[in-house]
Amino acid sequence: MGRSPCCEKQHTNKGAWTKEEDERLINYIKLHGEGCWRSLPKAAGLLRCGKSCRLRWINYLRPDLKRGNFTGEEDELIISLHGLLGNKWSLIAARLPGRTDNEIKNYWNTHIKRKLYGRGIDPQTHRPLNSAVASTTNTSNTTATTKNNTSKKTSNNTSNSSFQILDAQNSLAPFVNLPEFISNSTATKVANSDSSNMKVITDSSSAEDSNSSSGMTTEEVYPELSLELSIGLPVPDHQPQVPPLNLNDQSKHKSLQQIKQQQFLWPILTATTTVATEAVCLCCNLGFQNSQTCTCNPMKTATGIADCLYRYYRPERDSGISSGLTN
DNA sequence: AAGGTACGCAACCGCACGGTT
DNA sequence: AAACCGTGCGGTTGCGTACCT
Repeated sequence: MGRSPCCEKQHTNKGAWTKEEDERLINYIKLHGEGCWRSLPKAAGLLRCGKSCRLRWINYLRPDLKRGNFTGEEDELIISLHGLLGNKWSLIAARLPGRTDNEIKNYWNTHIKRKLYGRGIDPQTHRPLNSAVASTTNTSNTTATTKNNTSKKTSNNTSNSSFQILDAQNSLAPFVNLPEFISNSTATKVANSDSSNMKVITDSSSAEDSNSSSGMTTEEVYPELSLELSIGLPVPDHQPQVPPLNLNDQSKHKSLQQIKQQQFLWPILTATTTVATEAVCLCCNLGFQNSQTCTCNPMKTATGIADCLYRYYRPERDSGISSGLTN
């Protein structure tokens, strides 16, 4: 048995919103607040479905939205967060005040993808387009897209983008593997003892699969590897406190999974968004400082995160955590 | 000037998830 | 346990417009 439709479609308007509809929606939410989207249209006198009202409010009418072009800083932040999170637009948007997931998603598809291609970086994998590693480990997920086929009618199949350990010199991606509850697919870390040759095998075409016929697991094939999926970040004395896991805080319909994600991601996201007064290179802290992987040179880029993921922390700001993650 | 094409963005759709009945 | 509800998310589409020939 399927779900009942969210509204009676034959009685609802579709398409662009009129000024009058906008005003009705704004006035209603001003008076009654957000929520109960299903009943809102009727109560507000709108011939729209609740989802449409919610989307219009969140993406366009909300007063706290930032208008105008994305700044270069925002660009770099989006790129680095995408490297961490993949197409988790809502999580990315949570780190960019005033920006919506839809806006960021559109901006990614129309601007940043092109920008990364211009840098010779595959926007899906954050790897160099002509990377030999990419060609040997994962070609299925790398869609060579040109300006002519960037966004429209292109199924980019990115929801399964994996988190990878990459060569820091050639990538914007971080040195972390996120657990499976964040990515829909597993990222099997394949790093040998010489971290300069760190590789990662991703997706279903990974070593796990290629070895499955022989009945061997990746651990058996690469016994020297640690398959621990998460890497604990170095903890400075003034480590910002992870916002408490408040299981009662589901008033905004935040799922337990989302809260768990936020808990896990907190140090990582903090690392990518705080302005540096102190920089700790993750490579160094992970013991890679003597390898080519570590290109440690804090502040070498505008954001300090383009060449290597540094853990930036600003005590005066981060000691009293207040973030979109905690809303 | 006109027609075709590409682009950008707002909006829609289907699905997943957690909660409730 | 199953059905249903409410909401949020990511992918996709449609349309207005800028650009090109």
